Amino acid sequence: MGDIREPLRELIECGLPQALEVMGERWSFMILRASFNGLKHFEEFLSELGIARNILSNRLAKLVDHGILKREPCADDRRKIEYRLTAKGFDLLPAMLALRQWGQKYGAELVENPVLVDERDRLPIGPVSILAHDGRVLNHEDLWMVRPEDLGKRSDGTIAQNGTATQRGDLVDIEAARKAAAG
Amino acid sequence: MGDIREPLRELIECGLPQALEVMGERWSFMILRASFNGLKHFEEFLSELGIARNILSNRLAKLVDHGILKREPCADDRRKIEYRLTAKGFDLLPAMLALRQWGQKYGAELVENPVLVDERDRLPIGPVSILAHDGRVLNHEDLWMVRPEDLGKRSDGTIAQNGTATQRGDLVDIEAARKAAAG
DNA sequence: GTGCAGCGTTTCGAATCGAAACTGATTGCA
DNA sequence: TGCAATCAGTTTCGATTCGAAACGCTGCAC
Repeated sequence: MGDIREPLRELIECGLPQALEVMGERWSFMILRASFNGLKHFEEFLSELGIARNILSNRLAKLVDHGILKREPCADDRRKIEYRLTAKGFDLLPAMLALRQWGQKYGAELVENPVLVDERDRLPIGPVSILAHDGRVLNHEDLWMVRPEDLGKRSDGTIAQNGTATQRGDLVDIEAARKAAAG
Repeated sequence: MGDIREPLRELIECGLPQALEVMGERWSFMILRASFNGLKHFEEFLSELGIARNILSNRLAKLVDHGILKREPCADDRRKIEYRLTAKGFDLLPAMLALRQWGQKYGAELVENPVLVDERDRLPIGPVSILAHDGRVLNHEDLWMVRPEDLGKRSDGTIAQNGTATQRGDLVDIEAARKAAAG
């Protein structure tokens, strides 16, 4: 992963601790998976997951607190509560799938049923991947860590142009990225 | 996510529980991140992470047990032990980055320093993404769950051809996938 | 009303976590 | 050689968390 080693050695501020605050707890990811599978009610999670009642209650509350699920009383039966994924919750899908694919790759070979497919051709999805800003698939040898002020500075001395278009139609504003990173 | 809801309702066997067995525990991901950053020694992890000594000892042992890190005595100083990522450990990079990017997107805006870039142009990487077998970026509306025997059956009635080439040069063997899934 | 479904809290023993002290091998140095 | 420091743990003990079971409360059905 390049010269990733030397430039740091001090704490890196990154999003991981933030993410783990909720999702690092036992059961959080399993509840999330159940949500992605369409489960919505307390007793459904309870019987599906085999989690203790009090823990489930606690976890659901935390997931709601963190805006990953939203809790709304059921219209037709006011005893029931619906726990639904928010946009923030849906955004955890890549993380969940990456974990799941990893577990599947190295775990005991297990029968996946049902199979997650691309809706267009109904063929199994590929691996969750790290993409460059222009959509190329990167692996860990392609990754590098640089100080924010060195963004875009290539080893050959040339500098990447501002306004680079990405595959997703975004523009990479290098100057903005530098400024943001510079604090 | 399509008709993902109805076909199941029973436990889905997937890789997630396997993955969470190790990586679901507190500190595992933080240790992994430190490993990606090049930390190798017990006392380095200890001072970098602020984890308790006994817990670190326990987590490192588990990560080694599960083949994510390998433990080898240092040649030049036999008091020291080196903990290094294995291939299996490196394969957790997409999961770790996905989590991290999620935390960053929704956490307090924090200064990322250093920044993870594509080595080729030294521009920040894009989001970790779910790809179709042919490399298209998928989001959750594009995902569907089907029974293994329905793999490749499109909603228009046509059937995907066997031997579909993917962007990564793999071939999708639909029949093999069906058989494997059928157990 | 009675009975039951759904969601959550309380209680209590077991497992885990965290801080600090302790061990034991190895190293650098006088 | 003697001695202090370093490194990687282990042990101990109080605090937190987990899990199973029992209990409580509200709303539905009859």
